[in-house]
Amino acid sequence: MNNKKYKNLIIKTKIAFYSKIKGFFIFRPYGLKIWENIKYILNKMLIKTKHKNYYFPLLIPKSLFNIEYNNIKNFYKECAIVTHTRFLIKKKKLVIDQKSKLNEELIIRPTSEVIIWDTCKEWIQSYKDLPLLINQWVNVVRLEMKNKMFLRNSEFLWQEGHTAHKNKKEAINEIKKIKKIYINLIKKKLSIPFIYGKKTNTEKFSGAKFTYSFETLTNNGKCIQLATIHFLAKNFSKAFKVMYTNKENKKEYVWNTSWGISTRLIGAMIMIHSDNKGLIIPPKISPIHIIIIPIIKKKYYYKYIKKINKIVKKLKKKLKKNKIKIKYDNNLNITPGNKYFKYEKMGIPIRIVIGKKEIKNNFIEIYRRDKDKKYILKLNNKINIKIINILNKIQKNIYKKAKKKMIKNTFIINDYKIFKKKIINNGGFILSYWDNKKSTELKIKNETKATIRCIINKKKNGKCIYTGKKTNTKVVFGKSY
RNA sequence: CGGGGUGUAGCGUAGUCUGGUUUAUCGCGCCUGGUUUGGGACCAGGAGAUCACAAGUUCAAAUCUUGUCACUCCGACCA
Repeated sequence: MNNKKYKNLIIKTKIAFYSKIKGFFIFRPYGLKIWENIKYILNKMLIKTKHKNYYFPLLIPKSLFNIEYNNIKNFYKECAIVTHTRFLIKKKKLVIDQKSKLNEELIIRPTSEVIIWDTCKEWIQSYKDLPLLINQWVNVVRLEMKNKMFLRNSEFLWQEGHTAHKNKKEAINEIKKIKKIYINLIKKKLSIPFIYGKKTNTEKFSGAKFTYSFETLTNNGKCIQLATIHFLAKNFSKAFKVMYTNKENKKEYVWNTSWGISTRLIGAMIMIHSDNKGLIIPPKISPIHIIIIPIIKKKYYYKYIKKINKIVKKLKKKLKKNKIKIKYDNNLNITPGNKYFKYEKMGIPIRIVIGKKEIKNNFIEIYRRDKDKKYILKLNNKINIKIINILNKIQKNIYKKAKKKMIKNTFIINDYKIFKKKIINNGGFILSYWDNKKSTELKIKNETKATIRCIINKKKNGKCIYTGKKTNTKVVFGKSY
């Protein structure tokens, strides 16, 4: 899908809209509901693992960023900075009151590590206060040059988890836990296939000791980072003096992790699943699961409308228990065909059509968006089970289709000439070996624009794609979105 | 911030090169009334544009010149 198509689809299906400010977008109900569904699902999982939701302030004093240079290194070129508090009105126009200049500038959070650990150090005294499992659902601002709806917004909504642990082992366990949760969310709920691995030193979050990431591929062979998990080690606890007293009555620094997913997932979901007809939304996160469309000729209107309404009412009642959302579009001023196109574009997983034919034969016509095919279902007591089954099948099929595409665009290459050709012409994921040298990584980036998306394993031996040196580091290359 | 491109109704556009029958074209959408409804319905009527903004050239500017702004594509930055 090209950029124009992607953008048009988002605007036409009322997922989002432009705002007056470049890079800032408006979520419309349909788009926001998708985010809220993702949020609901993930939040539920995080409650089970005893993470607690917090809310830390939007504005962070500049000085806090100065404490941990490594943290701001990633963001200092893209900050929104608050410098004044007051306007004057001159000739009915607002003019900044220079007298209201703040002693210290405030930064709209690009991420919240510093304010969280600067605050939480006061809550951590004993080993009994650990682990501290913080999460927050907020917006962050990173003013970037180039924007793309959902994939690169200047303001985006996200979830940021920040945890403090007694020791390394506990922190590593936390990372494993979060990895499992993210896999569940991305694979099972969003139906997006991915590659998981460790970032190289050049690509990692600079405040972290290690960064792990989930990477996926779009139709046009470009990579999208879906989620990241950072092992911060003691970087932040040392900077902010977050310490606890252990059982032996000795002071120790805590071990930290941080991790997040953002509204970018929506962009990835759109990019990966959409087809010529429009969006395809996985049932687990779809705001509407079933759209019901009645078809009635005017002369038979009174004969059938009541029967159709009755069937709809029954279906709604039966499926309510399973949290299946049904929309009944009985606007008779719009022709059925028009509605088909509209809801197909919106990516609603199932469409049910009920008319004279269906009433007479006691069945319904059911359409699967993922397969673009119509089926007939008998109207009986088992209909709700059948529909739920179909929704589950759709969920799995969307993943299967996406995974097939990803595999088709994943190549194992050992020859740099072929590598170069492939990355420039096709893009995609390219599995190769790398000699662990920054200089090699940068040379490849300069020559092909491809970066190492992540390191996938360090077991088998091979030869570096660029230098030919022996190495055991197998990596995935790709071009970033 | 560097190099291209574009700005005409809610959206998409014609007209710009070569200034003048333009009361600014067409399609979609919107409003009113009616007829329709098994894959984007039809008929009739209607509303909606200081042609991005500003200045200049000219008898005359959507059209030419200059400036400003916005958007967009390609680079550098990036979840």
